[in-house]
Order: sequence, then C-alpha cells, then structure tokens
Amino acid sequence: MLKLEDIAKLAGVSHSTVSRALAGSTLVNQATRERIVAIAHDQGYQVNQVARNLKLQQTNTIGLIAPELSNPYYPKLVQSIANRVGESGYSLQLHLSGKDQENELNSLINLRNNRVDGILLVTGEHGLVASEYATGLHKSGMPIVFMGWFPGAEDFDFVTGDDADGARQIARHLLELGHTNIAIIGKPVHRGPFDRTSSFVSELASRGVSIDAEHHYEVASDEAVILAARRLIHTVPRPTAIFAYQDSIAMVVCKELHAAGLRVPDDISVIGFDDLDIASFVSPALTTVGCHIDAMAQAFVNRLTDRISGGLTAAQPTDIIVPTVLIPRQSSGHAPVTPS
Amino acid sequence: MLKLEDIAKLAGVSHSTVSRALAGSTLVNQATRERIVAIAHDQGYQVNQVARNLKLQQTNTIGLIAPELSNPYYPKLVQSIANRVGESGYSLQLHLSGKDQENELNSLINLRNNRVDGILLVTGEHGLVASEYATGLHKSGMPIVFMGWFPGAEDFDFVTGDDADGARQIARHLLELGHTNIAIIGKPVHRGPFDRTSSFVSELASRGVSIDAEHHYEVASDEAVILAARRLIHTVPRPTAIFAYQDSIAMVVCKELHAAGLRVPDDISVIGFDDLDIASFVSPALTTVGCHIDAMAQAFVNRLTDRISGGLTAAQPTDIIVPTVLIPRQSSGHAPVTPS
DNA sequence: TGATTAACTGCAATCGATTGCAAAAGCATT
DNA sequence: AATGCTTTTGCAATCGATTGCAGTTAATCA
Repeated sequence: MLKLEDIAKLAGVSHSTVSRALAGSTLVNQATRERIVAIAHDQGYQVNQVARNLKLQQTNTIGLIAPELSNPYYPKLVQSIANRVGESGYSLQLHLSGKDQENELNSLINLRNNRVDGILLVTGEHGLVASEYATGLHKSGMPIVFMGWFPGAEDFDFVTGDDADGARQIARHLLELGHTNIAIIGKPVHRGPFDRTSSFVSELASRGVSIDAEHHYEVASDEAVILAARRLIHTVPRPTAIFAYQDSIAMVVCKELHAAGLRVPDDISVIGFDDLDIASFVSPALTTVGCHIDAMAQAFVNRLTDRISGGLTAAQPTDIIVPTVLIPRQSSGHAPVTPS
Repeated sequence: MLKLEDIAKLAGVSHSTVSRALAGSTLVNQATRERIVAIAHDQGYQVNQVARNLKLQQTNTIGLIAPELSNPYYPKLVQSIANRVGESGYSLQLHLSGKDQENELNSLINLRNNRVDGILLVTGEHGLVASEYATGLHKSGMPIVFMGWFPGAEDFDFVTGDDADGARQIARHLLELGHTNIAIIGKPVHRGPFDRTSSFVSELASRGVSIDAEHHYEVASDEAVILAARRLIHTVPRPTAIFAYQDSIAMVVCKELHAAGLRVPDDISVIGFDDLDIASFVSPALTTVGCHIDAMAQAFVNRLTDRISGGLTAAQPTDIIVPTVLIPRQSSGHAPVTPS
C-alpha cells in the first residue's frame, strides 16, 4: 500500500510537498503540483484515512444506532439516512441496538472509541436507554441527534414526526365516518407531547366521544395483539373501529378479524400508523398516517452535520417536528348502521 | 479526551506501562497493573481506536456493501449480518450501492481508504459492477466475500442460496398440482448455475412440460410487472400458474389478478421466491421458496472473519451454497379442471 | 559486600498523514 | 554582486497508541 513517502521519492520531492500538492494547496508550484498529482494517480495512490483521521482528529464518519430492521419502518429510515450521509461525504457506521436496545450502551462506547464525528440515535420503544452515558458524551462535546422522544429529549437536538397530530387526524376521520364505539390497540409506550394514543383519546374526548377502558388494549408482542383482537371481537357491543398503534399491529389485527369472518371495513374499520410500503399491498389496503421519511432523514442528518461543522456550536438544542398526514385507503369506512 | 499519557501521569508510570497494563500483559507487575487499571477505570479512560488502528494496521471494522433496503429481502439480510458482525467483535461500515449499484466502486474505494479489515459485498441484479477494482483489491490482499453469483465469482469466496434447487422444487410442486400451462414473470438476470428461471424451465422440460415463449415475461420494474400481468390475463388459453421471480413481483401480480376479478389460487396459482416476512401477511398468503437467512449471513460473515484472521490465507476460494426450501401456502392450488 | 540473574519499567521508533516555521531558491532592483 | 522580497520546499513536531530493546531495580546467592 503506497504512502506519501513513496510518491515523494518518485517525484523527487519531500512527502510534505506531496501532501500539499494532493490537497491542492497553493503553497506548491503549479507545475510541481500537476506532476505530483499525475504520478499519484498513475500509481493509484489513495490516502490512508486512518492516519489522516488521527492527525486531523476527525474521521468523516457518522455513527447510526437504530433498534432493528425487522419492523419495515426502520429499513426505510435507514435507507434514507444512509443516502443522505453518503451525499454529505461521510461514511456510516451502523449499529443495531436490538428490539430492547440492550446494545445501545455498547454501541455508544464503540462509536466514541472509534471517534466518529457525530451520532444519530434512533430510539426505540424504550426511549433512550443509555441516557446517562449519552448525556455525558454529549456534554463532552460529541454531537448527538435523536430521533424519537423521551423524557429529557429537550436537552438534545431531536427530530420526530408529529405523531400527536397524526393521531388527531385519525380521530377526526373516524368521527366523520360516524364511529363512536372505538377501540385502541396500542403499545405501553408514552411519548409525552408526541404520544399517539393520548392525543387520539383527547381529540375524541374534545368532541364528546370517550373510550371505554376495556376497549383500550396495551400490547407488547404479536401474540398479545392476536389475543387482544380476539377479546375485542367478542365484546358486546363490538367496537366499529380500531385504532392500531402501528401498521404492523393493524395488519395482524386485520388478519385476525378476517379469520373470524369479519369484513374490513364493512363490519369494522381498522386504521394503522407509519405508512409502511406494505400497507398498500395488504388487502384491504390500510388507512394509515405517514410522514415524509426522506424529509425526516434529511433533517436528521443535516442537523448533525451542521453541529459537526460547528456552525451551531452555541445554538440551543432544538426539536424538528415533521408533519404527518392521513392516508385514507380501504380499511376504514362508514360505521355500520346496525351494530352487528 | 484522556490519553495513555494522562493515566500514566496519574499512576506515576510511563505510558508504555499503562498500555501494557491495560492490555493485560504479564510484563507489568500485577500490583501495578491493578492499580493502573483501577485508575483508568475511575477516569473513564477508553482507548483511542484511531491511533490504535494506525499502529496495529487493522481497524476491527468490516465493510458491507448492499444494494438497497427497499426490497424487504435486504433488511432481513443486513440485520442478520449486522448481528453476526457485532458478535464477532467488529464494527460495521454500511454502504448502500443503490438499485443499479452505481456507487459500488466509490464504496469500495472508500472502504479501502478506511482500511477496513474485510469487505462483505452483496451483489444485486447487475452482478459485480466494479469487478475490475474489486479484483485488484482482492489480489492486493483485501479479504472480500461475495453474496450472489456473477461470472467470475469462482475467483472469490462466495455465498449463495441454492436458488436453482428452489426453482426445481417449485416446478415439481406445480406439476404435482396438475399445472401444465405455466407462465414466468422473471427478471432479465442470469445467475449462471444458480439461475432461478433457467433451472425452473429445465426442470419442467425434463418432465415433459415446456413453456410457451410468450408466457415468459422479463420485467425490470413494478410497472412492467403490472403490464405483464395484464397481458397474461388476456392470453387464451390463460396460464393456470405463474412463477414469479421474487415475492415482491408475486405480490404485485396477485394484486393485479385480484383487480381483474381472478381468484388466487382457484383460477390461477402464483408462486414467489424469497420468503419475505410479508409473504405470509398478504392475502392469500404466498407460496414461496426461502432459505435460512441467518445461516446464510452467518456463513457469509464467518468466512470473512476466517479470512481476516488468516487461517485461510492460502485456502482456495470456495462457494458456500445454502439450501432452499419450498414453503407451500395459500397462493398455489390445483389447476382448475376447466380452463376458464 | 559484590556479582548474577530475574522481573519490571521506560526510551524511543513506528504507523502515515498534516502543517507551522525556517531555510532555500528564484527574481527583480539597485 | 549584493540586497531584499516572494515563492517554493523541506524539516520536524504532532496526533495516540504499540512494542523491541535497553536500562533500572530488586532479589538471590556466593
């Protein structure tokens, strides 16, 4: 593997001059520079980034910690992020923290030791698990931007979809369709000001519709979803609409309703959240709420690169809230006239 | 950010001794070592990997180049790979080369400049795009393992699913169900000895069933799939079964058939390939062929780490072929008695 | 007590770049 | 030719680790 020294020898100059020439410095004579660049090119010289990183105290690498890729929401996000990171000239070091984010701490430590220039941290259901370490790291000057919300997120830059508004849109949509007996199959997660469930509930409440406590299921696994759906089916009177916390839950619910001989949306409406690509493939296509993931990823990465390049050193941490939008498809319809 | 020197000062020894102590070397007095380790721990010292990498001429990082994440097959794969890479103590640098793999070359260059210890390269539909560079890199000593097949793959270690056998299984499955008028919606890709389409065709042929040329559609985009499906629907006599190159194609086909009022599998059977997670969610659940992606990822990563650690330096490149298995679900059924 | 050996510890080189500063070279002017 | 100024180039320090080798200290034995 060639180094500066080798090119220097070939060109009959010192390695410093080669370094300057390749960097396009004006301190080296134009003729010399061109000659050096040509030689370097001929020889296929490429800088050793590791050495460069050590000297420059920067790595041109961004660390990304995401929970997992099996929920199709994340691949979409990671794809967008990876593209943006690449466009910005950074490399991406990827860590999957696992569904329960047990590796989050190790990933953070690893990224720190590798001296990445900044960290993108997508928090999963458990919020920020390694919060103490992350806070310390952040205070010591490591740029970190979060996606998601958790108590204390305000101390960092963070990006989130406006889930609360999305949930409100769903509530209104269902009310317009005449539903008043509505169930929720949600996750035992509270995202504070951006919480889907509580925003959904309060929007309904503000319009005079309340949700029976027994119609509010909290589920943590696919099995629990199935159980909840079955219980729900046999409730009398049966709800005419279900708000599912995520598309992936909505899909399981639909499948279960179908198995029980219920028609969606004729007998019961189901609405999801996330707008997964698959949502439009399942039958019936899922009514859901989505946000422009590309825009979100872009905001996410840009904020980090801005922090890295130092333009915002002193700037207060801010939140970036990306709008969400209701996408009505086939899984939601008018409330059945006679509860069956 | 503390460095060895700082700990050394605190412990009243030289930085060399600290380095040895932290590495657990027996050259340093046990009492001294314990004292140093304690101090380092108290101070939260963590080694600077960048400096370490430069000195040791290795980075404990593996590069992964994959085409994209929007086909759900890849996230599944990347997830498995990431997990295995992490378990092996390596960091992962991720590059997405894009659907048409235009960034493959840049990614390779980047990984090389970052001196990753080895490269996992998942080739997409176009095979190995940057083959010249990859070959050179490989010859110069960079461990590279491929997933997928392309002409010349034999010069490298590579891992692939036994797609040919999977396609054979599909062929037999369809024959058993009594289908003789079969269509193919495939991609204009030829994977040599592992080609799905040609293996499918030849298995049918060996059992006396041939495929009409006009029933062999080659599609490169979702739009093309839709067009092909529509053309196919109006062919007389209409095929009773469709072999789709991928689940993602099969799903589009099913949707289109459904829109045209045809029932799957009563009127027409559809079989996919890949066993995506979604395949079991769509309705009807997709009959498909899959392979144990975890096993594949494991083989993929292990082969690379073995190469890196040098145990296999001289060993011939070998191919690892992971078995595939037919997963019969609801989208395939007996050929209709009377062609409708 | 002095010599010999073993057990530690530190000096200094090294990995491959970048860059401040000093020295050299080039050029014009007197 | 000597002077001064500008343009080029090279020396050497630096980033933060690892490690061969030499040197120090302590322990052992005669």
